[in-house]
Amino acid sequence: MQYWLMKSEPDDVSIDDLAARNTVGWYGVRNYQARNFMRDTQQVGDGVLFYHSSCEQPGVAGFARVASSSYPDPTQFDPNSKYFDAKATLEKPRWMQVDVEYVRKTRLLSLSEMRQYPELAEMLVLQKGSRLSITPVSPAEWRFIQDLLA
DNA sequence: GCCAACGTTGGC
DNA sequence: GCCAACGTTGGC
Repeated sequence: MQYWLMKSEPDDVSIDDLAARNTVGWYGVRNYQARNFMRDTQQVGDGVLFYHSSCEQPGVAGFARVASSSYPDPTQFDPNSKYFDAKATLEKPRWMQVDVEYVRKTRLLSLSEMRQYPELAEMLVLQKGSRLSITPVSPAEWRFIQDLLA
């Protein structure tokens, strides 16, 4: 059982979209490190901080959980998708995704607020130059944020 | 829109 | 295998 922070652009899938749909496939990851986390490390039941990125108010918007093991991201096979990958085949898919299930919407814990807590200073998402869309969260960080957003 | 930081590509 | 060029991310 581990904890994660997963970035989503709310224009694409917001916490409200997740709440409405209950479960979404985490399509569109095109970074090997993030893919490997989904493929090799994430397990059903893992806790997820649902993070809004590339938007007016970046920050944690709610809680979710990993709801499936990994399987091929269908957008890699779709020539009409912006995530299409000509080098991916059905036999040898390149990109994987997991399903993510809604747990709870919270107030927005903004990036700027997160930076104010020494308890969160080591979070990977706060490190300079960090762009990875899926990052592990320590149990202590998870507990701290859960208490903050209780 | 800017741009720092980082990842990927491809020529050699 | 190196590394310059290029593309992407994502906060501001």
